[in-house]
Amino acid sequence: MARRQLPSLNALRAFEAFGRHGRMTLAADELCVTHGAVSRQIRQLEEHLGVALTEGPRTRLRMTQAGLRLAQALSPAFDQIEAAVPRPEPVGPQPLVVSCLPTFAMKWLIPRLPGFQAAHPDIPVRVAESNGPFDFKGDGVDLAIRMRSPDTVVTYDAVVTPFMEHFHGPVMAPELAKTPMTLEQVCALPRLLTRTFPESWSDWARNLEVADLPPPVSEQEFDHYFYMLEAAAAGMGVAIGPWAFVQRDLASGRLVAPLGFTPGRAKIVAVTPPDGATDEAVLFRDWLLSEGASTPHPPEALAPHAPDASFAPTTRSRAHS
Amino acid sequence: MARRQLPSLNALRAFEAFGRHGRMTLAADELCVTHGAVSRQIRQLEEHLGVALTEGPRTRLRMTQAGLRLAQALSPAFDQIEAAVPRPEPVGPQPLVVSCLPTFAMKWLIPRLPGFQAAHPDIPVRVAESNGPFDFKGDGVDLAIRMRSPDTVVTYDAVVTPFMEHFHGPVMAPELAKTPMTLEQVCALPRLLTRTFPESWSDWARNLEVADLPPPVSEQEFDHYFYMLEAAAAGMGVAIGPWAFVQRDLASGRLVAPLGFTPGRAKIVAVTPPDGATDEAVLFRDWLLSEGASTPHPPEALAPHAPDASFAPTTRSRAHS
DNA sequence: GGCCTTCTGTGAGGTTTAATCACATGGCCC
DNA sequence: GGGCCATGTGATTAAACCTCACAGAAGGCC
Repeated sequence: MARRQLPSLNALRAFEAFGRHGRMTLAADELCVTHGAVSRQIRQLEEHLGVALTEGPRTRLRMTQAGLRLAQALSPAFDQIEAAVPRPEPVGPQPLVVSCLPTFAMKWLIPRLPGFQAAHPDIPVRVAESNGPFDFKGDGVDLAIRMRSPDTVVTYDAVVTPFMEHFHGPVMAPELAKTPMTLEQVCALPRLLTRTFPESWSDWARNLEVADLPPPVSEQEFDHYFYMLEAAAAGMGVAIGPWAFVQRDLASGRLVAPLGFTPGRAKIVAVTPPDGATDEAVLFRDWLLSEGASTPHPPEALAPHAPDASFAPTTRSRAHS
Repeated sequence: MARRQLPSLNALRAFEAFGRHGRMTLAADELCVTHGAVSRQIRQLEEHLGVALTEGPRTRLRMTQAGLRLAQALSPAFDQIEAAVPRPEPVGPQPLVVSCLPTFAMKWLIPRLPGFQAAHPDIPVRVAESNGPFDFKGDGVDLAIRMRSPDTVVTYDAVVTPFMEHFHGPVMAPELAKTPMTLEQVCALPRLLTRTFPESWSDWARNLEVADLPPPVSEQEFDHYFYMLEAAAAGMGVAIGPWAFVQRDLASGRLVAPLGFTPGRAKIVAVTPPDGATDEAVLFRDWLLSEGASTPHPPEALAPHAPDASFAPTTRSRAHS
């Protein structure tokens, strides 16, 4: 009597990685296999289920709605498995633990990490992906990277160091866009949100001349930035995409940004413990500052809008407890 | 850059099945493979992790604490995956959907299901395992099986049909038991609970002469009956085990019940919608009633309650060891 | 004690599954 | 239209996995 009748778990894992990355090549990279292997796995999975999970031309593949739904459900399940597996005690120096938003890790941090490791080969780094709160002591986090808008209510005591501005703007599938496109036309489309940063639309609207955005025709919320962006690529609506996250999709044409990008009021910040960071964490924070400064800006952002940017180095924020 | 570095997912699945069943043979059965395959997978997993997941002689294998922790974390993850996978539209008659506690399904319902299907070959049955609330309309549940104690507060409108008494009593690993064993000695051991039926201890105590149990030295709560029972088998404490669930473990000697079993105040009930059950659900309920009536009772329960009677797998207990 | 039952461990061998490599295909962009 | 980029695919190779059959170990039974 078979209680569980599941498709190949490896195929599901391959599809989940594809879902996060949006491209088979990147998923293959993550899984340390060739793109062909991922292609076969996903194909086999679709056949097994009898459901199309991907669609579109193969140079610009997108997930179907069924695929997006599946991938979104698989991600936390695999996260849970990963967290459950006991890891062998690490030998050698204790790694520097950096807590980070999953999408920021995938699209910004991990690609740059080799640079840090080249500069500091003696400091191993472990990236712990997490959306939620972190605990310096309990989880052993040495430094956390988060988005923080100026009006975020601070509920913890910590040293907060903004290290990068971010630029964001409405992004969507090319099919939905017009050229040129007005603000009204953008607002007439369904809006996509992330649970981790739901204020993105209002944050973005603050930089516009208009006072308030019209209410959206519809809204859909996602657990992760990357799934929101995949939904946008699939033509499900418009998302406010941080430029750093969508840069590659813009270059390849999977997404377009007809209104360009403006500086977000939120900053990307490094958070270290109130009672002093470790030496390694300080080095890492310094590296983040220099990487943040050298991350290129989107072309549009250089032009008209003048940010009232107060880009202070390090401020100390305290809170009543 | 490998983001996820996991052991073989198939090995994890095999171990999870072993965790639920407590025996490799049964896990192999569920996975439709031979016991040798499961044995290899688990061995390979232990080697990969460098952690012992099982211990004890091979005729009486138990999980280690690390194994129990892992299995408990894996089960919901695989449940989530299973729920996420889109199932092909069933062709033919719509199956009768029976919502059921996972352990009850594993240990009682599924082994008897072939009997129902032999009697009604035209009624396909799908068992949906769930601890929580169910929704006749939303989840398409036709009939639910639950435990219900007389003082359960009824928060829904439904037809409730008790179809089986249950007998329960403290069970533990043979190493913890004494022969004979007093109530005091049992109460001096750590107590194990299930989240789904935390009142089991007080429910059981109601049948005793004594008014109240002494407070436990320690308590540990589990999400599922089967993990609680595995913890009991591993010697972690004493659980109140429904006789139907532990029958096989008693026979094989993995567990012993030194105080025997008494009728539980809670009954096992079938729940059908308030506005009339389907014909198939009525047939199924009738079948449950007859199966419930013919399910044998534990030997001691037939006799007038004798609290210091000892129940061992066979008539004799271990006199000399 | 000696026999029997039950369950897991394992060697050898076969089958299925999945990966690689190299190349084909099809959009898109300039 | 040619170059570029990502995916699809055929053939081959490699690995993973399963089965079968038997061995070993523990405990019950008489």
